[in-house]
Amino acid sequence: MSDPIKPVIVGATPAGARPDEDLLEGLNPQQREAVTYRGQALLIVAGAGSGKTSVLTRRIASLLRGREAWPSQILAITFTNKAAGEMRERVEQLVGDSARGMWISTFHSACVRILRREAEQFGFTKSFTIYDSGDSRALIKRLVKQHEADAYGLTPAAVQGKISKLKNELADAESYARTANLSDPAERLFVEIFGDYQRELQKANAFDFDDLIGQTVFLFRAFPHVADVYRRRFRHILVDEYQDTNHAQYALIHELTRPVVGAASEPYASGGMMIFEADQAPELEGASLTVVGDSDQSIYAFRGADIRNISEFERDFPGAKVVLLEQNYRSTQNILSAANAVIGHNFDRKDKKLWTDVGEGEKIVGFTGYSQHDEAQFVADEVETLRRGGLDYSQMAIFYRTNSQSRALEEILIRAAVPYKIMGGTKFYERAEIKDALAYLIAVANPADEMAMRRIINRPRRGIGDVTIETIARYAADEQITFRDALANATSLGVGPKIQTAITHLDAVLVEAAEIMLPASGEVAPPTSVADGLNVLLNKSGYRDALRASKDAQDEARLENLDELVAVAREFARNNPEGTLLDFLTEVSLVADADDLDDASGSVSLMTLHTAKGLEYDAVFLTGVEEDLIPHRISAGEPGGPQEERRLFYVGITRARKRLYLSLAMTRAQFGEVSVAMPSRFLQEIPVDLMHWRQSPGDVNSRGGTQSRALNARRGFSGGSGGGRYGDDLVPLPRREKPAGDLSQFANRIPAKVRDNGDMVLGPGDRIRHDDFGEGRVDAVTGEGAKRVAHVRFDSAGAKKLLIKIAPIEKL
DNA sequence: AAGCTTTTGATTTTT
DNA sequence: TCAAAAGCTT
Repeated sequence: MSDPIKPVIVGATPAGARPDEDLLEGLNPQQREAVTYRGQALLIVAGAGSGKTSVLTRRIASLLRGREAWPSQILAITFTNKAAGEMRERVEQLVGDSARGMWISTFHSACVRILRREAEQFGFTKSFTIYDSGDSRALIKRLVKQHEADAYGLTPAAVQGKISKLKNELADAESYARTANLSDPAERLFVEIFGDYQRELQKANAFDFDDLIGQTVFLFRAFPHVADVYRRRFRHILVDEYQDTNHAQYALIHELTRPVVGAASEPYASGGMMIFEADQAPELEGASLTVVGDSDQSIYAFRGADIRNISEFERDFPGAKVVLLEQNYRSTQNILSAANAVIGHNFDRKDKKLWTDVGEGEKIVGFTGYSQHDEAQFVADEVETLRRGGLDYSQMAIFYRTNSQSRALEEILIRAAVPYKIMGGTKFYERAEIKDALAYLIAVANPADEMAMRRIINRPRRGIGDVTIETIARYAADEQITFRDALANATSLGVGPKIQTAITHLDAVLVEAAEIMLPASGEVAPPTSVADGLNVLLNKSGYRDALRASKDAQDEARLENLDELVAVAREFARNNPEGTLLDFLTEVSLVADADDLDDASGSVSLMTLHTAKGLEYDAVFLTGVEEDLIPHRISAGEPGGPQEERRLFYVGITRARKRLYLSLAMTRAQFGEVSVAMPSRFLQEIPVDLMHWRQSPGDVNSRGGTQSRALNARRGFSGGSGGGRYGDDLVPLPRREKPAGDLSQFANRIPAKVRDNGDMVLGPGDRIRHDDFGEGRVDAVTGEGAKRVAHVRFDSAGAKKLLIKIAPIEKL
């Protein structure tokens, strides 16, 4: 490598000894190659569980230890903050403090860092705010209404989706207009809305998530001397989960890895654009690029990820080296064989076979329930069995395709007193009260952001409705001032005295908070200023008072959430003593839920298959393995849909280390209707001998299913002859057109409503009757208050744990 | 402007 | 089913 800035360190490693010998310890030959290869471009095709994070972190460490790069010359990009945090931690373990100077971050936060520095180059200020999808939807909704576009079938959601898609392709309103069919009035309207949306963002000094990437690319292309600054700085770029990159992200990487042309030794010298002769030799060759990915795990095409970025890497970067990691260090061979078999049904992919040397392991367990509750009961029972066998709850996970499936699982888990935690789900920062509080902060940090102002102007209720808001907006437009500044002239707005007072008061509160959080230039705000300012805003605006006065029980929780946010601000100040209000807002906008993962200790994790990517568990329950669920019904119509669903299923399977359970239900209540479900086609793609069906779809079908599982729970092993051989002959699929009369037999045995046994007293020796499990004897009672759990040995259904308060039981 | 009732319609998700 | 959004009333 002709790296001109290669540092030479006195007293470096003695000649001959490899400085990175320990970094290669325990690595297989392919992994070693991935760590040590040096060249312009390297693609690491890393199958599931093949130790890619280890390879990536060691590669970085090896670059640093070999003095091939300064920390500041390394840019490592991941998709989530969690992944970035983990990577930083692991690099730190290898190289210590020097990890600090590196940029290890997500695409989005890397772009924010760049944009904050360069925003003034193109009409934004450093204090720009970031619109999340909710913010942009609100804005688009307003624009759709303004243009009366719903008459043409342009819903806010559709417009938002289309704009996002276009931005991921680096298109803007003008370039799209050139290709669009403008004789279609809906198209014309869309182009107008797109244009307006962009103008509104600019006016609000804001970027949406897609802009963070797209505008950075724009910046680099429009101002080559700016791009050169970053090209000089980042000499080694590493991208994780490359199969999930969209076109804009791809373009960003491309821009950053371009050679630096010309003699611009003073990058900002001329300010304008510099034209160079084409034949000029590059002053500095492009940065080295390492990407890691697995096209079989690409499950985000629906949000713009372009699988071609990885499949055509070698074409995009000629001379690229490709390293294939196929040895799996996570799962048993049975699990891997199932995964290989399933993914093998996808055509148009490079063949790749995961293998392991840990042995076959347990068979994959299959189970078919009569209803989703029945299925859930199986999962809960099995979780308990594993727990009794010594497996910690935190080593088990339950996956499902759609969030709505979690409900039935939760109901049963609560009853069975199994501690669980839902990953993903509603996010803290998406709660209304948190968004309100943040809008107050934004109103202070970026007064140009009208969205934030509109959000808070009537929260708490100040009697300001649409009419008044439009009056203010019109006044601001007439006077050529911002919405925020218009508030200072409440008397000139021509609104009622009551409203005038309210507006003046809000203005005063914002001013007071600004004095706390935004000190005069030259001064530095004390670290606590954000938390203090936030408290001022929440208290003096009357926001907290309104919640306290409310009789809605949820509002108490909202107050607690606000306290939590203040605590987050304090914590932020502790970790970033120099952190400003803007830094805090950036972190909060870009960081989803900080440490969801660590909280899961001692509980079973529930999550969607998408959320499961990148995680691993000893025991995995993949539930709802039914047609129309996985593959999801809607995916059938989309190009590449079924294949992506198969990859999703593959991702789910490969999360399991030792035990994998595939379960489904014969009937599923969806949208209030009970419908018959068919086993997923993916089940048939798993070789029969890898699976052991506790209850196969055939069993359930032949029996007609009037019994709830609870009554025949001990029947268990259906093996031997007959129904248990699902897969030999093609599955006896239940017919969809089954008469509705039959369905009632499957109706949920478990009522959706939670019953309350009040303070029923139970003790060891008591006999009880359970709606589903029949009679049994209490062995012991543990826990306290509402969480008392009875350990019951049922006469026919075996041992169960029951939450006394809500279990459908009576004392005999 | 705010509170009520009716209607609608419903993957997957990180930033 | 069930929550959110739209529509309607006061």
